[in-house]
Amino acid sequence: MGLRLFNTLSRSVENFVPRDPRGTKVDLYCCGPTVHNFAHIGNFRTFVFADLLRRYLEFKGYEVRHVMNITDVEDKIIKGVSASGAGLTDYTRRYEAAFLEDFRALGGLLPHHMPRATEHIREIIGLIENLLGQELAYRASDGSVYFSIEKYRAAGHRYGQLLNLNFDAMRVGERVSADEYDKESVADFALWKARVADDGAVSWPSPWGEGRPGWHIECSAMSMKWLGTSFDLHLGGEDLIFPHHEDEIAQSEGAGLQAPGERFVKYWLHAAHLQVDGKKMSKSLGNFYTLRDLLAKRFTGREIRSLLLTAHYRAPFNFTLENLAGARTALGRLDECFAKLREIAGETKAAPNEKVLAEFTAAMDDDLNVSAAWGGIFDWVRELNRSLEAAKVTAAEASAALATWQRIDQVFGVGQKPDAEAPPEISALLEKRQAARKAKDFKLADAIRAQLKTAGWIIEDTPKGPRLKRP
RNA sequence: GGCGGGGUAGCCAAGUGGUAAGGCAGGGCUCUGCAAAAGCCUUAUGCGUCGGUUCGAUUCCGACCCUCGCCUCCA
Repeated sequence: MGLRLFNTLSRSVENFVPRDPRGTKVDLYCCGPTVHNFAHIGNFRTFVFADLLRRYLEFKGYEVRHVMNITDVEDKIIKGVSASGAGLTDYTRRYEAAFLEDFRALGGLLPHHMPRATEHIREIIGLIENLLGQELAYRASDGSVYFSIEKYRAAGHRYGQLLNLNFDAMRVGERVSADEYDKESVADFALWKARVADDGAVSWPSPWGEGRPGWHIECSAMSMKWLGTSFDLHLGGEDLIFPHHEDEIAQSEGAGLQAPGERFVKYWLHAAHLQVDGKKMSKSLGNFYTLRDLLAKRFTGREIRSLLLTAHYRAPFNFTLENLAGARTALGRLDECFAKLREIAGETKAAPNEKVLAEFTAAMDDDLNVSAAWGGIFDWVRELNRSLEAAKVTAAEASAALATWQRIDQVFGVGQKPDAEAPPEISALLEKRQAARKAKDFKLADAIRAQLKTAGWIIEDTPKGPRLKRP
């Protein structure tokens, strides 16, 4: 069985068949961050999901082209820029760098291309000109350009591919901002926003006057530039389904650049929101954790990543520090097991355990069922631990298990805990304690253990002698 | 109001028309000078509620309840 994924277009799980006639190349676009602040881990859930899919596709042998845009011009950014007095680029690059640093800490593989909106103004203007030429867009008196949903539909397109839209029942217009009074219809959306005084220096020349791109158009322009006018996978958070992705489809298919019979995107995938105490984690509710908050609480990127990878991407997931601590313990079990196996394996090489990999693949093929995959892994680890306990593991078996984990971790990307080298003074204390134990001076031995614990090291006495661990 | 997800143990979370994976936490035991780690055992007659179909439903159907989200700022 091959990979199956839930496509928002059909609202059902479909067989994944790449557009590539040879079936090897896969193009993946994920709507990236708006760099106006530090991203919170709810934001990162989506990016970790995209990373997981990219890694799994690579695991399956596909050649993946992964593009994630950086939205570096937008209302909140402009507010931030004028508040900070910095230039647009100075302002956004700082948060972009922070984002990439955080993403790396979470074990994310960098996308192959990370186009910035401000560096694609020409492509954006070109696309808007195309839409104006087809009369799917219109100029407002203030110099803004809007997309006309009515004309788009009149041209035979369907608006509402990703969700059922009931135009009569929509509470449309409740939050129409004052600068959009010039729209022909409240449902229309901005392709180009004419410059207003509050924009400060943030504007670009265009055939319609100074201004800046609307939000949706940048993703259409950049995805089509880097992946072509039709591509396989487009990902994002579930809140982007409407209007962002619906509008992307409208612009991109309205522009009519696709080959006959081809769509803009074949598979749309959306990640559910992270929740905190049962509520959506969001900046506006203030109930969010940034990665930095969690690192400050001494959690690690791999622990956070592994927690994000315990739940299916389409299910809401309640984020708690308690569960994060649980993820740490669970990873610790894996670390322990593999550390023991490494001691046994030595330099022996062996091929991975195909049965374990087959089970893993079956779970992941099923719309990235990570929970089932982890279930299989922990069953396997229990078996390994039993064999280890009985001292029945050969070097070849240990090596095979390690090779298996290496393959799996190519997808999960939680890695292995780096071996901590104890500094000389710590080793000296350890030896002192061993001497005390030999002399049956357990009071002194326990005192030294307590001292080491304060210094951040935990002692485990094993038949082979004591081992030092960092908690 | 419209639309779309969810409701499975203390906390997370898979799954199936035939009697509930896995993780964390908790309890017992083994091992240990004591710990730690690891292992074994243990923790849901129950899968939101009520009906229906069926030999049998947590799984299918219907109604309802609760909850989260989207409805033009949003991962």
